[in-house]
Amino acid sequence: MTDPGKPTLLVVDGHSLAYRAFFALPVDNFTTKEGQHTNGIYGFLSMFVNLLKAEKPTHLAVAFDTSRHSFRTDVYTEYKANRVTSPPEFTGQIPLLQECLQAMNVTVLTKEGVEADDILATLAAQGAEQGFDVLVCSGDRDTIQLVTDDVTLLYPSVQGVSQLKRYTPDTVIEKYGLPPANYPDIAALVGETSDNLPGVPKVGEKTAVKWLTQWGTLDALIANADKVPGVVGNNLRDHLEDVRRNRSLNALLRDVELPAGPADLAMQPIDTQAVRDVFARLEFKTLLPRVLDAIGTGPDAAAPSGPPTVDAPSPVELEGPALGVWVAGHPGEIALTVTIIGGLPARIGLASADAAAEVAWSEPIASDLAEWLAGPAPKVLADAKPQVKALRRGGVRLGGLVFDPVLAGWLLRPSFPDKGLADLVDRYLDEKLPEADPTQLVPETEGATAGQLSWYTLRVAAAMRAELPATLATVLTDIELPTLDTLADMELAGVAVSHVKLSTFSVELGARSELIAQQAFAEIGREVNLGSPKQLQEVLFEQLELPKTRKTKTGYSTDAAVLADLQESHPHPFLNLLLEHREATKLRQIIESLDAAIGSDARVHTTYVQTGSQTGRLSSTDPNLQNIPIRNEESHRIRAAFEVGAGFETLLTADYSQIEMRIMAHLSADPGLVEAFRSGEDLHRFVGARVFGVDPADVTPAMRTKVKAMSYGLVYGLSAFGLSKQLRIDQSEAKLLMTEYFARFGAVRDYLRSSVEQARIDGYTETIFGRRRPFPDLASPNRVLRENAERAALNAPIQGSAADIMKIALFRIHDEMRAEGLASRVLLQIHDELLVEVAPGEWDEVERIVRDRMGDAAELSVPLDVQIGRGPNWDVAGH
DNA sequence: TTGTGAACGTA
DNA sequence: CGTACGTTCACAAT
Repeated sequence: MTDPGKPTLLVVDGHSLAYRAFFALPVDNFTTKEGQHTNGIYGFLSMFVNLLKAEKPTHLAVAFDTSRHSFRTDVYTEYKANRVTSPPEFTGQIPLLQECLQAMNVTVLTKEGVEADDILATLAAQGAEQGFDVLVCSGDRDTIQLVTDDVTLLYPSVQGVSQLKRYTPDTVIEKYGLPPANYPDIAALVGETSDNLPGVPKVGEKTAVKWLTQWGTLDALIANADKVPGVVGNNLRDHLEDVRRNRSLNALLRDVELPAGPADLAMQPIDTQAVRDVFARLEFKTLLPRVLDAIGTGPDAAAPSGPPTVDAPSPVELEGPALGVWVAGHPGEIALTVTIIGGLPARIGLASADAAAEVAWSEPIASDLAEWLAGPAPKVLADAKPQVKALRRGGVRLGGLVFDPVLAGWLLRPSFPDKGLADLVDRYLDEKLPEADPTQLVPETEGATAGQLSWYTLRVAAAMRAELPATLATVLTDIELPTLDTLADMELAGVAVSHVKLSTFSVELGARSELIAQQAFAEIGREVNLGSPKQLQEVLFEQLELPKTRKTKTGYSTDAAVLADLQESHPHPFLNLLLEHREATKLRQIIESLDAAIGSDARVHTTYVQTGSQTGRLSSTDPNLQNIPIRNEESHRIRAAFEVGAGFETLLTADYSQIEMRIMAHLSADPGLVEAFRSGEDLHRFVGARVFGVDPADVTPAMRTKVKAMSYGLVYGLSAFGLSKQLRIDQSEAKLLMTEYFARFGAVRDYLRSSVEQARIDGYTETIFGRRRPFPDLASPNRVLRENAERAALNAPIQGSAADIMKIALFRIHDEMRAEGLASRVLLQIHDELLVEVAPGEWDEVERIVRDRMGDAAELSVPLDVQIGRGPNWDVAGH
């Protein structure tokens, strides 16, 4: 056991242990949704955490090999040459493992030209010298030579990584009959097949130990080789060179120059936020508490993290006219926090760089407060939209919003948006936002007040602006902030939905689905839960003995595409009934939730999540109004329930036609595609004519369908396989279609290729307006992961540019209608469509604004075509 | 009670 | 083996 008085240095060979873990854990259970394998990482970390808990080291480092190349391969090219190259599924995990360790603030050491074990040997020697108890953890037997009274080896047993065997001088002597320092002599004689180092034939451990005991040292044995009797003696004499070479190669270096010595390796508290991020990415759910526990109990756990925290200034309470004085005394940017109770402002906290203030909200609002809020004085709010809405409900329209750290954080890292101020304080200031314990009715720890939150907001904003590239700052200022303001108005406005229409339809659908269910039960002679994929599998594949379909994680798929395929190959009435039942219940479900969302004002107010996508699109929740059905007959009745509200004249819908293909035409500058859009001809007819070499008038519906699928597929990175599946045609025919398509529109393919290549170089994609999306996986050795990233990277600039254009059009329409004093208002945005509520007498003006602002939102090399519809409800207004 | 996967709605 | 989302239900884990 280690001496409690001495510091303990633990040094670990990351490569060899992760490699063992890689083979010990089933890959199936350790693959992310994206396809990244994580078994080696998980296994290593799991063992590592146990090790830390058990050994409680005070100092710590993990070493990795840099490559297969080292000074040993320079000396002896055959060194380890027999090893199969590690599978790419493994090597791809190493950088991620190192990322985990860095997030855990564990020193990771690598050195060109030497192996991890040489680093271990050097640190072990230095550590012992400097009075540490040293623990070496490695899966390489050569490290046995490091064992001394001060150095203990922890070696994974054959059973698995979780079992570590302790090697002290005594255990080594017990096992090998010689002290640890002699182990390399034994190994040199016996040879090491795993390192491709042949030894003396017929000599095993027994003989080697006997010889070494007799002669004392390997040198003495070699010097007296002619005295060794028997066949093995002859073998020894024939292989002296091999033995010398083996001995020189299996000696670990103890004088590697390293950036850190043992004393520099004191355990550090972990970067919780960083660990959380990387674990989230790797989909490790149970590991975080274990890591926190293991490192949290370390001796340095109490050490302060990050720079010393400056206490937030105590806010002064302002009343009435005092606010004007305070604001005048603190020119420059002010951060603002509106606490909200029941949708209305309750308190307002303000902060400048060195002072904070708070003011209670009371009606009527003090005029200087209202004036300042509405005025152009620059303000910073974290997650501004709900606060802007509350103020608006309270009668104040906030002006001068210049920065929102939550939006900025999303622009920087769209894949992991920080949810709120607390996350941002953690990430960008490396401090903890004081938070009240939400589980306590009367919290023991005081949460930050509105004024203090503002103070943090201002500091976070300053830290983030330093990191925000100019292009993203422009996106924030010119697109996102104006959009935020518009979205606040749209959410407040809501959309009128007819409860009567919905509820009658719901009752109908309920009766219909019940009828269908009974028919379905009659077909199979029993009642099952048609909504349970598990029970359905039993019915389909066991009772009805239909052929097994596409595999899912939990069994076999029963989705609509599969059922349709089954119906074609093995017709059975149950299949169609099931599909009809699914359709009816799904529709009913949508209607029910929509109905439940109708507020006391007879309108539905969605919430747009501005940070809800990785491409720049909005998302919509509570309820999601961006996925209201439209494709089948019944769904028109749902859309018909979205009506023009009281006091308004009609609804207007406006949508961009083929905006993504137009962006493709613009970005690729493909002459054919550009001409297609400039000609004003129907796109798919035009493309079909080119691809099939016929007159536009002679393009058949089948031809049009094919090129349409192809065109849309392009934007998503479609393969010949996918195309053939969608069109239900031969894969060879799909391939031919693609060839023909690209023969006519080659610049499109060139653009798509070069755009992905550029992203591989830059590490991110960019939209026309400079919005970025990082793609680290484009460089991944994991093929599934890399190809997924390639398709997403291909799509991101196109979908993202479309989103940018729609946002610009949206807030310009909103702003212009307000500037013109119109009562009409935008209600919904559905990616490429807007729904506008038009006030009496304003149709012409509104139509002009919508058409113009959508049409000129971006200067592309092709026109932006806008389709407008009009009607008393969404179904009629849509087309 | 909470989390996850399958399924399915939209652009 | 086609991008981007959110919601619902059943089911398992807690």
